[in-house]
Amino acid sequence: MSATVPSSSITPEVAAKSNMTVEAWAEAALEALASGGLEAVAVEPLARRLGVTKGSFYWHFANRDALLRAALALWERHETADAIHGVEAAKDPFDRLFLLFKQANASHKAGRLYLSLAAASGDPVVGAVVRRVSELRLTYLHKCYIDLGLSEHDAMLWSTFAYATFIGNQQVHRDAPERFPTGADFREYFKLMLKTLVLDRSADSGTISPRSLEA
Amino acid sequence: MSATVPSSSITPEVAAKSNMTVEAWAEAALEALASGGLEAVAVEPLARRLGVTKGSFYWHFANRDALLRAALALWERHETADAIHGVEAAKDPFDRLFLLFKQANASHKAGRLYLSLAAASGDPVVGAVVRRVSELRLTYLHKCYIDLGLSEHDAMLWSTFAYATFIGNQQVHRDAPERFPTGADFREYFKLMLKTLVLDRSADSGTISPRSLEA
DNA sequence: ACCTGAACACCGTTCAAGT
DNA sequence: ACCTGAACACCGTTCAAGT
Repeated sequence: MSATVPSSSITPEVAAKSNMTVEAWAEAALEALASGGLEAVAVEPLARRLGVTKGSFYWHFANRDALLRAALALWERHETADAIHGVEAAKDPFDRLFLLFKQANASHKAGRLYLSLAAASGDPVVGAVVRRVSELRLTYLHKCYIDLGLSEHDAMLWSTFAYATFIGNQQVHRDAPERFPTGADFREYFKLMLKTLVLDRSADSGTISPRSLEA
Repeated sequence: MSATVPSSSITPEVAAKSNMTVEAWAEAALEALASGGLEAVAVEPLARRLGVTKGSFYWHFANRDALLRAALALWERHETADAIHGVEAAKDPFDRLFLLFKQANASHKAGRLYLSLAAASGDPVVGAVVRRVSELRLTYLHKCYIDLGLSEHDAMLWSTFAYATFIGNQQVHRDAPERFPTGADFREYFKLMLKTLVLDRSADSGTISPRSLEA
């Protein structure tokens, strides 16, 4: 509890005024990123929102880019952790793919953040992180298709197809919200994708029964 | 040829110094948009590049937003024209879908521009245009699936699936370039998508032969 | 009609000075 | 060690003045 308390403070209550930390700035930047995009990661507005001057910022960071880098590191940890979270627990390769599909279509906040960042992948700093996250996800998907019984080559084709569909769904959901299926339509849409991208694949290897379709 | 020549100019050559036009600014803005994203649409840098002062800009436009609006109008015309261009010439519904698929996977520059703009769809001005373009494309795709013989409902499901895949491909191509199939792999990937999203659908209606797969 | 030039506000960055 | 406050550069916007 006393981690950030200045050792020279006389009364304990003064410690409550707690100095800024790199983490606090990074989290604020990530929130700004999610709601307002890259350009919302602005030092002065963030400083105002946090109740300090921008001079304070430059004590913790070299510049705006360093703040971005810290926020991106946070995001990368989230994405790579979430992507594998719980999925590895399932031992059946079909179940793992099913969970990945569910996850990809569930979190619209995470999806928006990804799109915001992917959008700014022209920026070399952002681009590097986005590429790392994308490739990690594709690698994992590829592995799942291999476990399902596909050849290296077929797994490459279908994992790319599936991933493109995931990402595209988030985009369509954002850019044509009127047209994106909801409610019962969405459940049917989800089944259709699952059948096309997973069930009909496991049928190729002839070992998996289509039981999870009703979950 | 004398449209923008000041009537009071004494020597004809002076006209060559040609005043700025709304169109010239809009095209410059669109170029900046394609290469540097939304934030590259900046008045002062554009003015420098065009060899005028920013004061000139504010004669033609109320503000930066108006410039963006003009650039977006240009883009919208391109996208809606290109989307239908040549496709309507084909009378066979399968051929139309085939052409749309080919088109969607061909122009990476157009794809990048779309992603740049879709990225900035948090901005109300950009968002409105992106949504119009997205919904027009989905409406057209939907119509194609109807013509292929699908029910209204099935056409909704499959056109969404297909469009999500289009958009997602562009994103994967940009965000995981190492992983996106090229050459012979890409041709195979393309066939796989075409078979899944179109051929197997027309088989449902039982009227179309899979001849174009070898094109 | 169209453009320049000076002015002001806002944000990024620096740095000397405070505690 | 951490923060403030003033300074400067850059870009958006305005507007009086030029041609």
